[in-house]
Amino acid sequence: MAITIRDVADAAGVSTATVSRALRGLPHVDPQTRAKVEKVAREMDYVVSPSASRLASGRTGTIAVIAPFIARWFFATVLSGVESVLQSSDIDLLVFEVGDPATTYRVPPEQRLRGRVDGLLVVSLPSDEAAVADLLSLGLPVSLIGSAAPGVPSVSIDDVAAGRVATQHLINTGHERIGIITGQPNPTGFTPAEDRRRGYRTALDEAGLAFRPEFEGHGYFTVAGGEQAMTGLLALRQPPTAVFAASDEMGFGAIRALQRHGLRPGHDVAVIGVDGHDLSDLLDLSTVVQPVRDLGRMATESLLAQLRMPSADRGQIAHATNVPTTLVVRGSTVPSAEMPLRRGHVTR
Amino acid sequence: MAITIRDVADAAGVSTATVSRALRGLPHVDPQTRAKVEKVAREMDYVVSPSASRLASGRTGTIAVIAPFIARWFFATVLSGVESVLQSSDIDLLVFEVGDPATTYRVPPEQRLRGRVDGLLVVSLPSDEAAVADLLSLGLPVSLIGSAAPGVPSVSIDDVAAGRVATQHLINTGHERIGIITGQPNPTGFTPAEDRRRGYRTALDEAGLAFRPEFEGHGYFTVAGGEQAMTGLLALRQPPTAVFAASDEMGFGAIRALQRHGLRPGHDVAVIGVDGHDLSDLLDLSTVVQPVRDLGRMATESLLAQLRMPSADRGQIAHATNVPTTLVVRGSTVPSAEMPLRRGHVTR
DNA sequence: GAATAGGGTGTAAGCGGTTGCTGAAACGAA
DNA sequence: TTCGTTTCAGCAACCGCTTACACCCTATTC
Repeated sequence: MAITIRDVADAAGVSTATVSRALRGLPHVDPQTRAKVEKVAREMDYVVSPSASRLASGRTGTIAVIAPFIARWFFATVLSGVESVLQSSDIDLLVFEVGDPATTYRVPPEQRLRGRVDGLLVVSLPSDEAAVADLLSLGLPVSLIGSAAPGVPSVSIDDVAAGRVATQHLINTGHERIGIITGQPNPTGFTPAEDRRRGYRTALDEAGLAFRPEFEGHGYFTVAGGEQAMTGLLALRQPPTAVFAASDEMGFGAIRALQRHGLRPGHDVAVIGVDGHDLSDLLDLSTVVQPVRDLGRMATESLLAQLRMPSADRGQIAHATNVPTTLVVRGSTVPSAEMPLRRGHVTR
Repeated sequence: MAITIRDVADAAGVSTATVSRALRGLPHVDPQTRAKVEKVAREMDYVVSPSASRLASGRTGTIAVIAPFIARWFFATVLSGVESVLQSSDIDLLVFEVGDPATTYRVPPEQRLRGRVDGLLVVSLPSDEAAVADLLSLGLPVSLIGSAAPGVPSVSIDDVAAGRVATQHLINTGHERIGIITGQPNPTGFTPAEDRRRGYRTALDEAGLAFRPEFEGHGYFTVAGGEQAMTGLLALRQPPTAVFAASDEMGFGAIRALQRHGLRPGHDVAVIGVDGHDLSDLLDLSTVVQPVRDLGRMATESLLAQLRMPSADRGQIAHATNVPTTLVVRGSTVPSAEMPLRRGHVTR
């Protein structure tokens, strides 16, 4: 059926071994021979059989991305960053969606991974000893995105700092009753959530403001969750005047809740998020921007670097990279003094 | 190193052939033997080597999703639908991002696909003869998502109808000067864009309204593009009083443009989109909702069905499935009569 | 000019499964 | 009892490529 290396070898008048070497750019091949083989292979439209190559070499030329969700902005954007690096590397990308870190998350059964990939990119690994252990037990090179674990290379922002900066911004703009919308009630989710919360508390402490448990809502990192949490906060006898949402999507939900209560974000209640979601500009949400696409890119490059080095040396680069964030201030915390003038004029 | 089928065979006292059959649930294996083999395999923590299995059987147990973008809502959501079906089927998912249909899009080089996958899921195939031909030339089962092509199974909405419904809604709410924000200037993009535009024109025709070229803007299916297009429309001497955006994201951009001009969506200019984006509710954007996740799910199921049937029969199911859409009316076309009362009260 | 060092190529043994074919039992039916 | 039929299992030939090793031949080196 399909052309095999044998066909190419015969047509070029060399052995299959030489074809293999020539086509993969290995040394010890006469330039003329190589040229000849390449020409013949091209003419015959030969493509190496991946299965055969993998079986013989033991390398799969594939990496997997493991993420709780695919459809949410953060994860989709990370994925896109990963893909952008892989485009130029003839490595295949396998995708596994594993569900909520706090509930359904589990490292996909070994069986789905073993022998199938050369390396793993894990997005938002749950802050759970067992998960880390599971992962490392596969003995594959790993690179973490958006979270960190001791002894594993990772790329993420400093989430404590992000929480601190966001909260500090609220403090700086005159707020004292500052709420927080975080993920799960108990700290069994994933690290960024806990760290951002810690940053929030640190900022409060530094400003001499007390942490008030009733000012903490749980938005489960969704828009709907954020809306509910904000609604809960607004039901307090004395609601907070500002809220730090641990993600932009929860911030969006908070804004929605304010709208439904006839309150104006920024004017009546300040809201700030974390992420730099595509639509945060649209919704005029202040936020601590993290370079999500770059997170994916950098982690992928780190993983590819690991794959290139002899496995013995891999322990060396268990490096946790922190990328910087940017505070972007918008109307949800500092409303423009006036409505802009009506520049357009439309009659019906 | 790893456990092989030979190890299992020896431990169970049978041949490798029997192990292979037993573990894959093939017939002609004594139940007792099968049980024994399964037990031994489990105890030894045996996992079939995918490469070896693929080489020997010729099946890869992998399908690929080919999409212009990964990070955008529509595509990410489709992908998630695909994954949800695959979870229960031990088939691997490969992802290829190919860029804008109108510009960079190309079916990934055969070489990246040949021998690597058993089937293809193509999202938003460009409306370009060559692309279709390229695809089919691989001779693999294919299922299209969000677009259709003759002779290829596909799952999508009726885009003409979607455009018609959206535009009709604007007409029904009293508008006569109705603009459109579509993708590319020339119709070399992908089919849904052209079809939605056709639906728009049909609705205008049916209502006896003239199509005005100056009422057409190009938003390239992005928020920023939509904003720019709307800005352009607002700069007309007599701007439209309503706009049909061919996607929610462009609709968001339109809303943004209105806000920047101090105009209120729904009150001053009506906007309606297509998609049912997660955040359209938040932004109070009327839209024609398509069940995006289901699109992915259904196409995947169709592809799996093709994979299960003998290749000879595959021609039979070149069926173009149309899934229904829902018009969801929100404030961007029919504003609530009054601002809701301020139900909450917040003091600073 | 012999010894040594490589470069260039071929041979062939895997890599770890799958599967067509053969054969031995077991089971009925005649 | 004998002769099909089935059932169950094993043999062994691949699947298509990679790579250790052997070999030959041309340069160097002394």
